[in-house]
Amino acid sequence: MPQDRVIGPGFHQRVHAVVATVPYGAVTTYGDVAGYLGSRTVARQVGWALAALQDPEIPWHRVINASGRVSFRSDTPRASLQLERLTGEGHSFGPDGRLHGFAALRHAYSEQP
DNA sequence: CGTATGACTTTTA
DNA sequence: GTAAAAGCCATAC
Repeated sequence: MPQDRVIGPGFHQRVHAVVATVPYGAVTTYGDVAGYLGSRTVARQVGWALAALQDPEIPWHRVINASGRVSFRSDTPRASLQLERLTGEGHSFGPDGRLHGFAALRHAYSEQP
């Protein structure tokens, strides 16, 4: 079972920091976060890290997949929570669950090694 | 140390 | 536009 503590292994904290930098009203993708951390190949690990963190102070709901949709199934409580939070921030979703204006709302990270 | 899993992405059809 | 397969890497056991 996952251990507690916010400051676990390096990867978790890195994801934590990156997601925390996403401003209100903006969104990002796993690939973007992963790319910011170093390689886009770690996109899965980003999601894994968020799932393991479960930190209420982390705006994980602003992180969606490259398709502009929530990665969870439509009947999962997490998906409902994410959609609910995003909607609360003024976002809107299409009939397919796609975020409206996703490309424009996507947060652009700085070129930081 | 090897195997299994996963909140993904990209390419090809 | 969707569907299927391959790739990649961290964590768990």
